[in-house]
Amino acid sequence: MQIIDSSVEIEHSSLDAVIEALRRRICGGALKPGTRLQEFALAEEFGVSRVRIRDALLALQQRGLVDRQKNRSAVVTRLDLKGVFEILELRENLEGLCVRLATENRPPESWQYLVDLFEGPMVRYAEDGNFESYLGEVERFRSDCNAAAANSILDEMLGILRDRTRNIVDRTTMLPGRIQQGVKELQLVVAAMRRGDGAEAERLRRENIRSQRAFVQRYQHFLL
Amino acid sequence: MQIIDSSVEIEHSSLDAVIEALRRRICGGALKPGTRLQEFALAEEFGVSRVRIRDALLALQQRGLVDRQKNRSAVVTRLDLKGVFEILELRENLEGLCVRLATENRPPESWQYLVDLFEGPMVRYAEDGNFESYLGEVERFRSDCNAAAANSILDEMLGILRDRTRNIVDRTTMLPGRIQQGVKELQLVVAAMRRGDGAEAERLRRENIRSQRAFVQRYQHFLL
DNA sequence: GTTCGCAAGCTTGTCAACAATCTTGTAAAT
DNA sequence: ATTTACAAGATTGTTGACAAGCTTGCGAAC
Repeated sequence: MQIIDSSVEIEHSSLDAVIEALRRRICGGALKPGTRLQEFALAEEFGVSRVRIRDALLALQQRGLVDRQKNRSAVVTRLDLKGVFEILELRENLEGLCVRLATENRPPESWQYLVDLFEGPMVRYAEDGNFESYLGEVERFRSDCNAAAANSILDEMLGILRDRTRNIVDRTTMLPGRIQQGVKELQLVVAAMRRGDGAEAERLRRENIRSQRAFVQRYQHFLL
Repeated sequence: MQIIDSSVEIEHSSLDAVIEALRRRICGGALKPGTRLQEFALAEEFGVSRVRIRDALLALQQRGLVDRQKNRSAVVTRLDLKGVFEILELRENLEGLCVRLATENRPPESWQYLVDLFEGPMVRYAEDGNFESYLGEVERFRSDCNAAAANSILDEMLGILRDRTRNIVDRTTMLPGRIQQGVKELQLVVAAMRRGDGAEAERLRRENIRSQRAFVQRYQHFLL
């Protein structure tokens, strides 16, 4: 499945555009872990010089999305279970922090739309198995929380962490029972936000991530 | 003050070495915020080609240590108070997580050396105003905790966060009363670790970071 | 005295060719 | 049949030169 729109790939300021295009392909699953990324081929495809591709690969390496060794093609990073768990352990903390800050920074009424979303449309998405819409709305929820939390470094860090595990974590949605449980857990989170109870929202969001981790552990052979 | 040893700067595998050398200069305070980093000058100084320097600057940009704009020299990132607070907010969470994981992963007896360190030598360093030794030992404390926590991503993230504020945070040590209070707070943290009480160690470590933040706020005009 | 415009020089951005290294395929030896 | 050695091809690493874009300083106009 491809959550991220990859129709528009290249624009004007080319380095950032190349980085973004490759990032989307990797996170969206179009490029699977272990895939070799050859500079010349990518340069031709994107219509840019090899230097751009090299710079982009260096940037992606810094973000942990590709591995590079001297004189060898860059490859899409392959995560093992321990790596995924390490990242989820951090995400548990930081996503929790994020919803708490968001709750504290905005009046409770401003979260009503999330309550409506998770009580109405999201339930239907879960019933119908409409994974794409579900994931899209979850993404909006996260993005709105990040904005409300008003901590740009936190935003950046969460972005890096989610990118690294996007492949795997998005696919947990399709596991039996996961989407229903996810909706239920997030309903509790947004309810706490709507009450203005930041501490409780944090606790519930952390529980939500732990629940995700349990699914990853249980279905690791399918996911990795 | 220069905490980090910068005597050995360049070795064989040059890109990483250049990145590391520049990182040390920036974090150690040798290059102050706002300083222009000109590619050709750095290339000559390090005896490498300009491409290396460009790659290194790109990597440092990804880590948030330098800002770059098209056709303009890279400059060492200048942090404002809000930026420092955002980073300290994350560090509060992650350093707390780090000591909790460390405590949970090792038998309590293994932390005895830290109790001894903070009850003995560190008290003397505080009394004598021996900032370098104090900061060096704190660094060892953090490094040992990271190793015991056994989460490489956490280690990496904390590294990035600390790098960005190293200049400023290290200098808080010299503020009146800060070093004594720091020793006192960390004594409580390591005592909790020695008791095997991870949750309490986490709480105390977070309190320690919050205390640091209070000093930054109070002396912001001196520090920024 | 101040401001604006212009030109020279400096700095970064880009490219193409070449060198160093790895990979793959073939063939010979065991 | 398997393994090893070697050569040809493919891929990444490096360099130097050139183009594009800022910066600075000078001088003229007001």
